[in-house]
Amino acid sequence: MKLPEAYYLSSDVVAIARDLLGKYLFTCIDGVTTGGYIVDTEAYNGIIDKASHSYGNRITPRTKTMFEQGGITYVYLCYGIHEMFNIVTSVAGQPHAILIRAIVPTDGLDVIMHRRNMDTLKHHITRGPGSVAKALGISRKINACSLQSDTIWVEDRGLHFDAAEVAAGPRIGVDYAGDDALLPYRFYLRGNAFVSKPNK
DNA sequence: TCGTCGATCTACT
DNA sequence: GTAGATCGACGAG
Repeated sequence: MKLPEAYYLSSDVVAIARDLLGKYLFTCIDGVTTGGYIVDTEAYNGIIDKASHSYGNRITPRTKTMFEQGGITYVYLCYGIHEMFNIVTSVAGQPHAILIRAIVPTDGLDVIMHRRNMDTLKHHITRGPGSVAKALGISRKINACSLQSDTIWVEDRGLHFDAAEVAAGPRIGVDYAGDDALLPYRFYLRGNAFVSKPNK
């Protein structure tokens, strides 16, 4: 059921970002399992991508996780507040990553609502990368964690969307990246209520 | 060492 | 619609 390590080793990070739509992401934190299926992703294409932290081969204590072999997590803090969850792909030395922007929650809904301080399931509960991480209990403690572990993993449950349901567009919040901000590296389900920002 | 800015979200007006 | 939260990385000095 878990996607095998080989799935993450491809050098085509954009293709993996597209393929991850409909895959199920789970975490098991403190013995509680929560998860759902992915409906919004963004690809970050290594050292030539101005929007990526690893642009220009920049290696810091924060970004070194991205330079490891694919199939692990990359979790970092943004705006001092939000934890962002990424999946690292490709081989060691090639810092590709995929940001998970939104999921449709399916498992552990009561725990997810509690983590998000909500008493009903509103659509924005897992909309946006900061919200996804918080809903699933993801923090920097599970940075560089293997996706073959029993803490966090991705499953294929046979859910599939055809081309008409999937949209591609420019990534969100990367205006500083110049031309690279225009690349169609974001993939999402057209019109899905859990998808953030423009979702048409 | 300091100041600026970021792969953002929420609460309030 | 927009201000505020709040910390790590980076460039200037």
